[in-house]
Amino acid sequence: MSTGEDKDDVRGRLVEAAIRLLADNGPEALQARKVAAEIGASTMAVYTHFGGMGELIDAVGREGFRRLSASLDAVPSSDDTVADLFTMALAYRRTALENPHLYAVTFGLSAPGGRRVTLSDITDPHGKTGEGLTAFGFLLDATTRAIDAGRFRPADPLVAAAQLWSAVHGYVTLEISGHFGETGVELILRPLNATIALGLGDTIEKTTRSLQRSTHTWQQAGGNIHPRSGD
Amino acid sequence: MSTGEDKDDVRGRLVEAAIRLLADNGPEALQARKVAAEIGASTMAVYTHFGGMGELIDAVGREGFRRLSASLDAVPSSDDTVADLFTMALAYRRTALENPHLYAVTFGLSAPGGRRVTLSDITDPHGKTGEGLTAFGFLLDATTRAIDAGRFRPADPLVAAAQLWSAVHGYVTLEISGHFGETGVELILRPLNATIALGLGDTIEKTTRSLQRSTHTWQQAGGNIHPRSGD
DNA sequence: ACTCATTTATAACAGGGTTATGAGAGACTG
DNA sequence: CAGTCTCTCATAACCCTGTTATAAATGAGT
Repeated sequence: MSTGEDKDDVRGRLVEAAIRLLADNGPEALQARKVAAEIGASTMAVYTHFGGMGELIDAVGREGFRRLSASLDAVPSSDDTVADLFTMALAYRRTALENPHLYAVTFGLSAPGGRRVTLSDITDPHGKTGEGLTAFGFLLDATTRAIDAGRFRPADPLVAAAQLWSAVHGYVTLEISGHFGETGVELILRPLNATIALGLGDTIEKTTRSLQRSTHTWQQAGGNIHPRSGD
Repeated sequence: MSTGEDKDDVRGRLVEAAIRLLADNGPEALQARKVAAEIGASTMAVYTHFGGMGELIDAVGREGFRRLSASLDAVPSSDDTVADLFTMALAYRRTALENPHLYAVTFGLSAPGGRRVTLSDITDPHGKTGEGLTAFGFLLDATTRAIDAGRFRPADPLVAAAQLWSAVHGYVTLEISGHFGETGVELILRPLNATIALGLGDTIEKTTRSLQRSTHTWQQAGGNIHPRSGD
C-alpha cells in the first residue's frame, strides 16, 4: 500500500493509453501530447512518471513482452510436449497479431525515437532480470520436456528453443509485414512447426499426430487461449 | 542516356548518403537536413527528387533489398543444393549485419516516420514487380533444386522457401537485437539450418556433409561472398 | 536573345519532444 | 493547527525536424 504502487496509477494508465493508441492509430499515435491527452493529463505526466517518451516506450515494450509471456503461460502442459510447442506457437502468433504495432515496439524495431528494448537477458538463463526471460522460459521448459520425453534428439534445449523462437518470430514479423496473406498459419506456420519438430528428431507419425492434437486443443479453446481479451 | 537516369544523379547520391549515415549514426541520422547536407545540398533536394522523407526511405529500403538479392545471387550453385542453401543463409545474414539499421529499414520495422516498404509481391511469384522478388527468387530456385534432387521431400517449394526465409529472417532480427551474442552463427544459425534441412526431408548424413561443404565454401570465399564491399 | 521548365537556396511554417516555472495537494513537523 | 517540504501537474515556451512558399539560377529549345 505504502509503496506508491497504485495511488492514481497514472503511470499504468499512460502505458495502457499508449498501447490502445498504438493498436488503433499505429506508431505515429505514440506521441507525448496524444498519450497524455488520452488520460486527460498534460504532457508533463510523461516526464514526471517516466524520463520521457523513450522510457514510456520502453515500458510499453515490456508490457508487450508480459502479454506474450502470459500467452505462452496460458498454454497448458500436456503429455504431448510437441503438441504443446505447436500450440504455443499459435498462441504467440495470435497475441502478436492482436496488436502488431505493439509487437514491433516490443522487439524494438519500430520505436519512433529509435528506442530499443534490450532483451539480452533472454538467452542468459542465469540473469533472470526482465520479463523477457519468462516468455523464453516457457519455451525453454517445453523444449526441455520434449527432449526428456524422447521426442527430440538429446541436445542443448537452449539451442532448440532458440531455433524455435527464431522461426516463429521470423514468421510473425513477415506475416505482420503483409506476406503470407490470410492463409499464412495453415500454409506456412504449421508446416514450419512440423519441419522444426522433425528436424529436432521427432518422427513423421508423431509430429502429424501432435499437429492434429494442437489443432484440436486450439479450437477447443476457441482459438483464444491467452487470458486477457483486451476488447 | 536520355532517360534522365544519371545526370548529376542527385537522387542516387541521396540514397547512398542516407545509407552511409544509417550505418554510421543509426536511424536518427535519417533526417532531411542531415542527408541533404551530406551531399552538400539543401533540403529541397529531397523534395524535388523524392516526394519527401518517406519516399527517400522507401528507396533506401529497396536498395537494402537489392543488396540482399546481390548477396544471394553471388552464392554459386553447386551439385550440393542443400549446402548452397546453407551458404545463402550465411551470406544473407552477413549482408544484414553489415548494416543492421539498413536491414531494419528494408523490412519496414524501423523507419522513423512509420514508413514501411511493402513486400507483398515477394510471396507472389507472378507479380514480379519489385526487387523483393529477386531475393526470394534465388531462395525459391535453390529449394526447388533441393526438392528436384531428392534431398527434400516432394512439396511445394514456395512453402519450403517461406519456412527457410522465416527462420533466417527471424534469426537475423534477433541477432541484430543483441541476442545470441558473438557465437550466434555457430551456436544457433547453423543448427537452425540443419534442423530445417532435416525437417524438410534430408538425411542426417547428407545434412552433416552439406554443413561441412558450406563451411568450406564460405571460408574459401573469405567469408565474404557478396560483391560490393562498401568500406 | 527569349521563354519555359527544372532545380535549388533561403526562409518561413507546423508539429513533435522537451524544459522552465509556478500553482496545487498531501504529508510530516513544530 | 500553521508551516514547510515534496510530489505532481498545467501552462507556456524552446528547439529540432519535416514540409512548403518563394524566388533565383540554370539549361534546353526555338
